Amino acid sequence: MAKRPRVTRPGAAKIADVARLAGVSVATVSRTLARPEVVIEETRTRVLAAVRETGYTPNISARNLRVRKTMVVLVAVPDIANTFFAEVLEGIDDTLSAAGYGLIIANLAGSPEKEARYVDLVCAGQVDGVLLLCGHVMRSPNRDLRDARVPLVAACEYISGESFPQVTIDNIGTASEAVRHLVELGHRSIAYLSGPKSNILEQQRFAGYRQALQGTGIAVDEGLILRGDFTFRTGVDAGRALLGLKPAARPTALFAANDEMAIGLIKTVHAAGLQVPKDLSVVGFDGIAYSNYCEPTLTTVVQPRRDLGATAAAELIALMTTGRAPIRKGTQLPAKLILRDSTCRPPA
Amino acid sequence: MAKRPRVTRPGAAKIADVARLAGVSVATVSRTLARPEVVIEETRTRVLAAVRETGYTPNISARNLRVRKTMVVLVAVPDIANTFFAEVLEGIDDTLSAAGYGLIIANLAGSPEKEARYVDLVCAGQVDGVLLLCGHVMRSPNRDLRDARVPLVAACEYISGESFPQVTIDNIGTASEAVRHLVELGHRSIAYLSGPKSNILEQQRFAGYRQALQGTGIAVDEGLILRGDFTFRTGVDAGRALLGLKPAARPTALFAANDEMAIGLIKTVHAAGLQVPKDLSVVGFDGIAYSNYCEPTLTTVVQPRRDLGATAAAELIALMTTGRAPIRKGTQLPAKLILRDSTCRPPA
DNA sequence: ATGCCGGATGTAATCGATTACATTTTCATC
DNA sequence: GATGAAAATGTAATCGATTACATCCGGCAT
Repeated sequence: MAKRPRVTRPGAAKIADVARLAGVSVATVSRTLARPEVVIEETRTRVLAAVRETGYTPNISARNLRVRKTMVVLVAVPDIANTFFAEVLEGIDDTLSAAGYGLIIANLAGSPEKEARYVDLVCAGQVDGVLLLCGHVMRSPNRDLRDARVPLVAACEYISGESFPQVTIDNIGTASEAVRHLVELGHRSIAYLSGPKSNILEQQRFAGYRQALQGTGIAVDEGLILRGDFTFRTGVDAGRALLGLKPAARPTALFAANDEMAIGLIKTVHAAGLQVPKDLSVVGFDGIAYSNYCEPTLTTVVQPRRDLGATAAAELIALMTTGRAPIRKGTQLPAKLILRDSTCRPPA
Repeated sequence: MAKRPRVTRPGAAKIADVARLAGVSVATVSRTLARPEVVIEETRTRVLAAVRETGYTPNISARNLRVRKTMVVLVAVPDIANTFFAEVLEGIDDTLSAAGYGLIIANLAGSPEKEARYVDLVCAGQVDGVLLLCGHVMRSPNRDLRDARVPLVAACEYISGESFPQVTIDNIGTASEAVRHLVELGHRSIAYLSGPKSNILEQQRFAGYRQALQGTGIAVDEGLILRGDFTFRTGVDAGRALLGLKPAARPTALFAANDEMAIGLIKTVHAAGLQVPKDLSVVGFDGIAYSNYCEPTLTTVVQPRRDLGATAAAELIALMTTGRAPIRKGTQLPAKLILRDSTCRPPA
């Protein structure tokens, strides 16, 4: 059998090859690429020609090793299959990739093992910054994201007691506005469909609900508070619970802590013959794409999803490049209540 | 002003520090971590203690530079906000991150600039492999993904004429099965709502539609072919077009090339007073989560989304680790027609 | 002519790991 | 106790870029 010949790696043109071909030193090549103005015209064209001819691209690992950067940021998402986050991700991706950063998406999916793996990744210096959409500072059994001296920015889900920049919307205010809309339509009996109690968004949206009622003197009725966990399925369950109430005790309107649950609930009560909005007005929260497809289309608080992502990404870039300097600690973007077909005046 | 003291970078414990503390050479430390069995018990515990004490984690850039690997794969998605791909991504993420790979998500979003940037990234050797969900081999003005000698695997959207592994479903067969279901219910006038003509999935699903009709002697009626581009909006438009037909010419059933369009169409015809499925049976394709939430729930071909992702990821891992050896060039996963509430016998 | 200045380029150290090869240690066997 | 093979460890080259510092050179003021 013939001796296997030492394979000359084909793709690999290194800086030394370019230097040799151009008849200059490696330093000159590097400078030509990094700061063209410090090298005279003639050398520059020679070097660039050599670069083209060899098809040279710098080895990023080597560069990273030298300059202690990775040009990668990690973004932690609770669940990538959730369309809300998908659109936030688009905004993040636009901004970050335009600035030359790569994106590692950490899909937490409720798995502590995954979370720990990603924490280790960050602590190992694999990334230049982290974007947290997950409502908490990621941890592993032995350590915490803060141990990695890496810039952090949170978005969408506020993380209380932290000093890094956060980009959110005014959940309390807009939730309150949504409920006020129902009150103004004339509703006096307004149910609330909650998220998981421990979730910060749930707490804020519920606070908005209470606040709106307070202003009008309507008491918060514990019997009108339905429990869910932000998923479609619990919306369906809540719909059944609502149908179980004696007709006299039934609310004429409902505010759901997010769209998915609202849609699940509507589907259920429809199947039982109750009409939305004629018999029951429903308001959601988030403004997911589907809220505009479902039947009836959903009155909801539309979050600026792309913008939330883009703004958070911009703050992170600022942090990463200027080293320090959080621009503002808490940025709030405007969210808007959009009136669609799921709300109307209560039956007379 | 006081001279700024040379800041001793805090996080950075390097292998030499560990070696010193443990009283061994750097080689031993490296070996202890990579192949513990070649180092004797006693040294090993000493080294591990030193690792713990210093909080050492290997610098990945340095390692990558040395071993010419990055442990990162790039996955190219047409549109990350599309829930179909989001779930495929979950499967990919599960498999890849369990094997220790990081994931860079290239959200093409129809932007050639972005695509070019990612091609350059890959050509620069930034990733160990690429997963293509985008139906074509990515290009930039000057080059093509094949120029980067990097393992490729395609999934979901078949790329014809290529020799790398591909993981898809049998689009023709299942589309045909879906239409056959309508025929078996007794429909004789079955419309087709298409995707963009140039798309391979569209071509295959349309082929399935024709094939099913051929078997039964029903002719393909050009007047019953509605054009769309896979988006909800064009589904709505197609619904209007359908309503514009004279009642006598209206089909009793429709097969849509994907779920989003089917749902848009149903919404439109409902608004006009047509009942689905009583007046019109509808079958979709993909089985997105929403197909089970909408009203009526959609009879559709459910693709094994997670599994498509996981399988493609596994093939890529095989390719990356064994160097060569495509296991099988074309893997087809089973997709299933799920009967729900949007189909029934035609009106008598 | 001399010296100095500054712009262009080159030399070589450096980033932090992996690993081929060299060296030392261990230990079974004669 | 000598011998050699195998096991454990150490030494130093290497991956491919960036960049501090050194060098060279031309021009200008004295």
